[in-house]
Amino acid sequence: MYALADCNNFYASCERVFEPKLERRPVVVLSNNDGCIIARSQEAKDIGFKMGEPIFKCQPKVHAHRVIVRSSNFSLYGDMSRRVMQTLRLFTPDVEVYSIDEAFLDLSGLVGRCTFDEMARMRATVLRWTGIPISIGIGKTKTLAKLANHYAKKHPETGGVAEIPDPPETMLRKVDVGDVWGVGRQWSKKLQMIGIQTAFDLASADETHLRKSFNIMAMKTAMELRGHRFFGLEQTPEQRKTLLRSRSFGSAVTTWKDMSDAIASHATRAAEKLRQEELVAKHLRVFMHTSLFNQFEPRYSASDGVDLLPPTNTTHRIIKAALDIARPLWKDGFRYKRAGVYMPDLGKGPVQQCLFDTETKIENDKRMMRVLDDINASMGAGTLHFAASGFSSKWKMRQLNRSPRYTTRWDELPVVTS
DNA sequence: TCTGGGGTCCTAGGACCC
DNA sequence: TCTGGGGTCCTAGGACCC
Repeated sequence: MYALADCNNFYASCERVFEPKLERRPVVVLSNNDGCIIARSQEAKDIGFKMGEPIFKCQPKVHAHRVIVRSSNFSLYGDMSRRVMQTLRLFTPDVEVYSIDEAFLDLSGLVGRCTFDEMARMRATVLRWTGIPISIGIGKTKTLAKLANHYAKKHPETGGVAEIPDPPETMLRKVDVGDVWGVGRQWSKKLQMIGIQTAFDLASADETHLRKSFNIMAMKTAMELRGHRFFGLEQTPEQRKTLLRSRSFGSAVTTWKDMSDAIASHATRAAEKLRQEELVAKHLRVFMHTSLFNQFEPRYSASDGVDLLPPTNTTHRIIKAALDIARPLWKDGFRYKRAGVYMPDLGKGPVQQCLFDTETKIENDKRMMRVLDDINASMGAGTLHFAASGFSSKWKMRQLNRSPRYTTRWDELPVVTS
């Protein structure tokens, strides 16, 4: 059996742990730049706030219901996630961390014990130790565990833990096909047109037809609903294949200086990530564009790329390549809203060297990056940085309502007053 | 005034090989 | 009149996930 443990309204729950007065109040958490709603407490969902809704469009609702609005605080959420995952691992070592707020568990190690009771105990432990409420779904396949989890969330009478019954028909009939893991908006529409409304319908559908009309994934999803296992537990993360670093600007960028600062910063962060994962980039793309939404301003979007020869993770090489790409893309007179760097082709291990790079030069680069990373690790990110990324924060994120980073900064620890 | 930031996989079509 | 039968690799676009 598999279990899926999923934190309820995770970001909103994290905010509540350290600010109990938010209990029973509607809470929404915003995306970077305080743009869209990316998490909602149950109360906020009940009022009708939608996932992904731009906050400026629902200000009246915010005021009317005295909604608590928070900027995102990923330092806090990341650390709380680590604590939840650690707690799960006490119950079985076979844990796949699937996202910041979800984990799959392989329960085959629990032989002899009642899986349902054990999962109920796990849920209570996570709540007591971290303050985060979770829901747990149990099923023979990952897709079924996901479905049971969805059911547990929708039906409070389950107490937050649900298991696929045997036979599964009753539960599968109660779940819309669009709520099945792997079925998104487009497929959901298409499936309903051919009469497939519920998870049960999908499980009963003809697999060769699904294969033909959709693709192999749709077929596997249907088979998983029937109890055929296609997706296993993946505990060692696969080597990443692409890397993207980008941000919308806090306020529109109108000068090349601000743009080049931003692109150099993204290049720096991408290079750091590469070194962390011992990867090198073979190709680098840079893009920039104006607002996708504003109808009344001139629009512009541009991108270009180069092969990196030799493939590299050295910050100054990547900054230089990125700025060389970006300079010809830049056009005066636009209000830029976003820029970033993209590395679509990553590699590991020995790389083809360039004929004209000497061994010493490469060794020197490596040593320099090691010193840079060591200093930034011990004294704080960004302590040492390249001048190309500048000193202004004009283009940086807007975050007006971020809570303290309670668990990761000595100077932001929670304070208890009587 | 104001709309996030990442990832994965699959398929079709074109370019190329013999 | 009339033009084979295999392959591979790459890319773009579209679906999906959080």
